[in-house]
Amino acid sequence: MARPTTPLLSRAGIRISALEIIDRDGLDGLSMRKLAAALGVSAPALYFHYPTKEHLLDEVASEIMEKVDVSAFAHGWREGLLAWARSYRAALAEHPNIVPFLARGPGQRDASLRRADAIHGGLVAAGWPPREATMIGASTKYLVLGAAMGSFSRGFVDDVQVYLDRYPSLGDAHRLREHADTVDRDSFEFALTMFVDGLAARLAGPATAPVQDRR
Amino acid sequence: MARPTTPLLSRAGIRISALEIIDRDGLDGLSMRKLAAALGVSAPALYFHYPTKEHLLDEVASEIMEKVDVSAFAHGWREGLLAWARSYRAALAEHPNIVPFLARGPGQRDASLRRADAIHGGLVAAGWPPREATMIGASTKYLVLGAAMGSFSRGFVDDVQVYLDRYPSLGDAHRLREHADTVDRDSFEFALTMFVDGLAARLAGPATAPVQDRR
DNA sequence: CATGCTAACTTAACAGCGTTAGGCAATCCA
DNA sequence: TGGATTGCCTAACGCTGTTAAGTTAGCATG
Repeated sequence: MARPTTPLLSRAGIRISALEIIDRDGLDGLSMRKLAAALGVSAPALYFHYPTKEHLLDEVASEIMEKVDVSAFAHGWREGLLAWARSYRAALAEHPNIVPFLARGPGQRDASLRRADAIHGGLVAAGWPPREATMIGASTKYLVLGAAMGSFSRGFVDDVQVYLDRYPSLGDAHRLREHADTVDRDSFEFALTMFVDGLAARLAGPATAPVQDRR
Repeated sequence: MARPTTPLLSRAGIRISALEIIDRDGLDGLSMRKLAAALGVSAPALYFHYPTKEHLLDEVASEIMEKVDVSAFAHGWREGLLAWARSYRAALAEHPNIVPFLARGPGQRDASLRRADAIHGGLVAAGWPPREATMIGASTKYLVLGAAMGSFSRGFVDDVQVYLDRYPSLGDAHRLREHADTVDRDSFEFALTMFVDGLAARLAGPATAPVQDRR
């Protein structure tokens, strides 16, 4: 039983199984041996299909990022930015455990660059100076990733704790996680709205107004 | 040579050495064996001073977080928020490699809670409804963490790439990292300004105006 | 139809990881 | 002075990602 009649593995199947384990057991819960076992195969067999674990995770992450929508800039920068940010966050919220990996940087350069270009182009076409378009893109990414980290993490409970301290009526301990999720989701939407409002005011005002200086 | 006349290790010394390794070799570059070697000691010796690697990292992270300034709310919510966000980001930018660990959540519950409380209290005292104060705190954290992830990561170069594509005059390849840092720093300041501007407009306007609904 | 090449798996093994067990000498306290 | 505790040591466990070497199924070519 050296080589099976029909291949036991496929790249797609490996990716699916890997993502299942990540969703269930966390990013640290994924090991090549565990993944292989889930596929009914020995660990080194995986290396025939993916050169390293990193490459595998890159492709898993890329698949998730494919759900991000950067097409709405056709209906205006505001719509485009909101749709991008929300679909981005939604994609990460579906698989929060992979966020720490995803936050390390763009996996597939091509797809990532294409998205960044669509965003940048959409903003510039709407009248934003290129330099500010870059900063808007980066800022939005910060918000999405920061919020995704929050929703994934064991932490950020401190905020919720403060919240509960001040509203003891909500203090059902067993609903703390639920409240954390709500706070996270609402806070993201709040931050996004405040940010976009600030942008709109800036675009409406004098184009020369500089961002307040640091320090 | 079983027990030394003078102790070779101290908790503070271990933390310092650990942070040096993290700064130099990254978070994954820190192993208990390497840390022990740097201290001229065998790995298990560390476990006499710290019960686990996680506990050690918690204290290292807490030390970094102590530099965060939440005192400026005495001069107004805007000043307090800006000082908090900037000192927070500065603290993380000084040790970017520890950010992925820090993003997992608050290490020392006490100090973390105290900070969260100062922020929340400062905002409420300035007239923000408690629920919005919570969201402002969370939002700001998202921005800081997102920006810190960017400055730490190998990635986010996609944005810079787009930037460079549109400004070929800046295309000195060897200065790409430098530009990434600049974009990161400027984008953070930009996002913070836009966010605070949006907040100011909201506080000035009708207090009942809801955040635009999701979807 | 036989021969050889490549594909797709196997088991065994390596170096490194966090951590635990057990041993031993120096110091502290009764 | 004697026993407990402290602070180190070496050895080892089970885990990790990955490589090496062996085995056989399928395919392409003479």
